[in-house]
Amino acid sequence: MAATIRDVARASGVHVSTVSRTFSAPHLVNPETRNRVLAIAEDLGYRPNRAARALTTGRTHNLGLIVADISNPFFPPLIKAAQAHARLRDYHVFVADTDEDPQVEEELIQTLTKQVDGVLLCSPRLSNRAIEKLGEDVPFVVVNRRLKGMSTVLMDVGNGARLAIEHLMTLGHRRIALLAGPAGSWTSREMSDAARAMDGIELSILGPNSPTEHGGLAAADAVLAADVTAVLAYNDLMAIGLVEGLDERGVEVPGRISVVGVDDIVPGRLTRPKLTTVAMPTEAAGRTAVDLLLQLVGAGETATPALATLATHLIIRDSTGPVPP
Amino acid sequence: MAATIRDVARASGVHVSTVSRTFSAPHLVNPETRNRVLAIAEDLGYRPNRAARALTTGRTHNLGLIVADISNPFFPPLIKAAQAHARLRDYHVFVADTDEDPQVEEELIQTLTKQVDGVLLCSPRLSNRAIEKLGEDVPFVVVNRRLKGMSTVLMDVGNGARLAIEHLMTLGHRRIALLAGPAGSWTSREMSDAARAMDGIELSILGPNSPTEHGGLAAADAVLAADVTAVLAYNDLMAIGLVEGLDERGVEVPGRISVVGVDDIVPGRLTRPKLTTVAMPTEAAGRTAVDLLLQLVGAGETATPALATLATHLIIRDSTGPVPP
DNA sequence: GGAAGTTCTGCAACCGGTTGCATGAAACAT
DNA sequence: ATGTTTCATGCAACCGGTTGCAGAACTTCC
Repeated sequence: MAATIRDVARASGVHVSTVSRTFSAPHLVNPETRNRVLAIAEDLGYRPNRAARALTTGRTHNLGLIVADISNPFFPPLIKAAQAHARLRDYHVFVADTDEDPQVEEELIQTLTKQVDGVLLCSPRLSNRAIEKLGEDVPFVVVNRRLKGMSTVLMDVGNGARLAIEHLMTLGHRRIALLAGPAGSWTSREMSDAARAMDGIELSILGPNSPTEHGGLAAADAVLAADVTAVLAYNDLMAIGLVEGLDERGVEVPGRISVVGVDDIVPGRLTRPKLTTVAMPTEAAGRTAVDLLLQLVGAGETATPALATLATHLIIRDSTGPVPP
Repeated sequence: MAATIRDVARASGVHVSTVSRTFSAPHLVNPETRNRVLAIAEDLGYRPNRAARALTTGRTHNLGLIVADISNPFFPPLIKAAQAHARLRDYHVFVADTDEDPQVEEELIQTLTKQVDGVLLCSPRLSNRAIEKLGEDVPFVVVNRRLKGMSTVLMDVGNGARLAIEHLMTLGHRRIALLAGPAGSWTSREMSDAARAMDGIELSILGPNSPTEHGGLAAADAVLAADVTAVLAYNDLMAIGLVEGLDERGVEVPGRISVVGVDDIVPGRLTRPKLTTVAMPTEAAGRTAVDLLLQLVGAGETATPALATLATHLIIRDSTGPVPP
């Protein structure tokens, strides 16, 4: 069995409270005693039990990270960054996948609540009301969704869409389609709002569509029917699917139609043509979310929700080119 | 503040122990009392505190999952499956990324130990000795590494390599290259052992190589110099890189050279040509690992390590074709 | 009608820490 | 020499549960 604080106390002839303080408030104990205790603790392989500590302090030093789908290539970099960032601050993180199911999401949050100091919700599927309700029990930071009264991390896809369209305009494109995402998506709405606000282009909005490779593939005919020279897709998976669909129909990318995606997921760098895309700051989002969350945790009841908007940028690769003559 | 067991006890006029039993040993309490307690608990929004429970029972109902790199596309499906499987058994899982650093790995295991009932180590970078040492403190299951005396989940890449080569032979290929992975890799060794044991082919082993897209790209010249008609790569990333490198040199895949990868990661399904590959049962590995781990946890000290070997299979797509005339 | 079981509930100690308060000793001020 | 601080440590209650033991109430059996 692992050594406990009492084993250390016995072995070093001091009271358990002294051992406790040696670890959690070292300045309160005589350097001499402290060193002796530390030496013996080291010797016994003692490590404080975080769960036990949490019981009295109310701080578990754990975070929860809830995502809709771990294997969606968009999330792993975020998870990785969040986890690494948390570790530097001496926090461990529970990662849970809801499988896009709001019910699972809710249950997960509820069972996790007691074990964590805060929860990171990425692209939640739960209703606003449900989230607000759950937010009473545990601090939240929401990523990729606007929620009043909650700390939020957003990625500026509106500006990303603008950058993409400007890039297309520079290449001479004027008739541009926006391949929209799922109906309720905040991201999708941001993109179309931004696109609609741009002057000098003729915009067709196609969709809603399923945000998958298949969704893009299925939209190929609609794109052709729209008679455009360039397409901005809701995400890279759709863009990849679209390129594939166009290819099947003998339409060259970017020869006849230019395609821009959003996300900058790994596969986009590996397909041919390599995808021009709006890069989402996923790592930064993970780190920022952890920062906001710990800030919230530290502030206790007095916490004020913060909003972080992170910049996106355009990565120009090979799926965009000059408008054909 | 969230309701505790004492709040429920007070509100329902019974002793805390009765409330406790209502949740952890329902058959010991009178159905009438039980229902009353349950109703009041529900009313108060009471949920047992797992950390507190762990203190007395010694079971945290948490698992640790340690991987070298979350954003390596190979891992997310495994993480997802493991997490989902664990959830069904009422376990939460800490996910930690070591960034390929053995030191971080060790530290992570040590700090996690007290908070989990067991740890899943995926493709560990730690020395065998270190792992065995740490294994004294907490049950382990190791994925993708052979370790005596420890529960292990392996994927049968040897047979995968055989299947791939047989497929190539059916297509008429005889001069085949194996693009090896990193020097110390168990997987790489399994593959080359299997390939060497096959009759009727002329095998060139090229490498070791970095197991990345870049590693594959950089190997293009070596492949051409080897004068082969087909290549089996250590993993999909390398295969994709190789296809790219060959393309740059005007060599058609599969027209002049066929390429087979290993892993079946998402990008391989999206590149063109779509990659023929040996699918690794990553989801099954995640589930199996959790099963073995919980088995170990349940057995306590008397646990006997188990070894699971999972079958791989070949997925034929577009990067392999008949040997050119 | 009393002994022997059952079934249910309460009591209290315990898990591994933390922390407010009390105490004793040493250091300083007067 | 005395009073006042400061410093280091011990004491004991507490965090939110679990569990062995004991006893009360109720059955069952002879």
